[in-house]
Amino acid sequence: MTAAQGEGQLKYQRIADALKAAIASGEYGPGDRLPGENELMVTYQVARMTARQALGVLRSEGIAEARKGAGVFVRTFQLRRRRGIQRLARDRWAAGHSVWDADLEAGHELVVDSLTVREEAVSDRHTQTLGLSPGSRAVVRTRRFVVNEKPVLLAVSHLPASLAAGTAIAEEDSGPGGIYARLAELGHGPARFREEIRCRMPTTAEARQLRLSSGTPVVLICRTAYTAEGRAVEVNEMTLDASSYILEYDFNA
Amino acid sequence: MTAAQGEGQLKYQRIADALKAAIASGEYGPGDRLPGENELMVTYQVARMTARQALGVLRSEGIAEARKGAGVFVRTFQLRRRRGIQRLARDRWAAGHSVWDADLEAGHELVVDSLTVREEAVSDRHTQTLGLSPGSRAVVRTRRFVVNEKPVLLAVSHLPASLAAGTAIAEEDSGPGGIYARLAELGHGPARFREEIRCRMPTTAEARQLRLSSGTPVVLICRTAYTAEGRAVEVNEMTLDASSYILEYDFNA
DNA sequence: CAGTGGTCTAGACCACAAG
DNA sequence: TTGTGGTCTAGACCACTGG
Repeated sequence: MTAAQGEGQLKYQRIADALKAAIASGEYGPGDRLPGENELMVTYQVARMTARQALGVLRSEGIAEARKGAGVFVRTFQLRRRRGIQRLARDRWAAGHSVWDADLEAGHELVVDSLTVREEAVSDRHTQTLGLSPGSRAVVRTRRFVVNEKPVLLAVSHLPASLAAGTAIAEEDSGPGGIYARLAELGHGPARFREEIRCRMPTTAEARQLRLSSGTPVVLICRTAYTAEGRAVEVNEMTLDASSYILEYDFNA
Repeated sequence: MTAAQGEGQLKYQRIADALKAAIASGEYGPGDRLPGENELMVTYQVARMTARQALGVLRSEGIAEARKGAGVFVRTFQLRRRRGIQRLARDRWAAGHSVWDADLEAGHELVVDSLTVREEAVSDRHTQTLGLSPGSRAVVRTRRFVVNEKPVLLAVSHLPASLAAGTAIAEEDSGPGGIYARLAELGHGPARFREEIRCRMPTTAEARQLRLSSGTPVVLICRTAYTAEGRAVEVNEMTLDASSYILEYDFNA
């Protein structure tokens, strides 16, 4: 016998299933160390690459994560709730609260880790949504948010330079209530939002920036802010660690 | 030399990057066949497992998909837009329209593939959200939706048996406007909804039911319907092929 | 230091798909 | 029938982690 298990069960799949069952039964809890490659080789009498492939199943399903030199561990999840609609209520930012305060949770504060503001030519993808002419410029605010040192979210916000350049929006500290409060002061306060949500596996760059362990997808939220007149004044593209977030939308029938 | 690339670049990573670059440059378009394991072995002078690992990177990122006996191909995506809020407007189901009609797109119709209705003891997870006492029963409607033969969505809906048993809700065909119209006729029409969205890699069962290629996450939407009095009358748990969907939420500031 | 996972090689047989 | 990817073996050196 080499391949072809006859039993209709692949070796690595059998091992993976056994490990999953042991986790489901509580034999291994979050953070616990699983049997390593060497141990699986002995107990199941398989080659290294087979034991490895079994553990690979758990990793690619996001159930386990490997730490080099240490072992393979059951992953721990700490979900963060993001209230999609309440967080953007006019009352909030008009009163000087940050939109991000809605994500506050005791002991797990959301903190800006890095922030850059620059002005650049608007990308093709945004010219249409922002209703700009090609070649015009945009103010771009890039931020990374961390919780307990762990990065969980990247946000890149685009605004027409014709609106934002020279205002507090183009400053690192955009002031109380953030850019929405500033836009309102300029007579372009957002009245309506659209959030588009997609989900996929991360690029290697995203995995690095968010320090994602393999088997963790990213959630992409693209939010467009519109004035009451229907003009798009901001496009905010966010990239979230999917294992850190649960998104919530409340609305009426 | 065996491992340890000196160059700071792993072999498989170098190959994977080259393939990604070729795809990004348009050299390989959606549906095109990529160089296979054998070809990579020759052009990069590596062992089979190394070429394989390189292709594994693209697969796990959802960029490519392998077809046994045929080759490795650049994946094609066909996104479907799901309007989270408009689809549930009372006007719609009160007028006899199905909630799912909102997902209509020319030539890519959403069709129910399989449907079962059963009554069972309510699961622990739902007793609280539905405000039921432990041990009480629920009507459970399970459906699978396909687009052009391809399954894209699983939906499992739970309703208190005390409300739904013996009504059209417990029938396979719940009638015009669906279960929300029926609930309204019973004096428990939904007035408010909450959708919770999570994203993760699929279980093997989910991957099989949705025929997911590896590197494709699933989106979990858990929708709870509340009456005007605040009573939860339905919990609907949906599992979506993430590569088939873009979720949209429109709302006011 | 011993043990871990990460990478790599050089073979092998199999099931499947396409020409 | 030929070539493909899927699985498997039995070795190897490396970087990293932990005690």
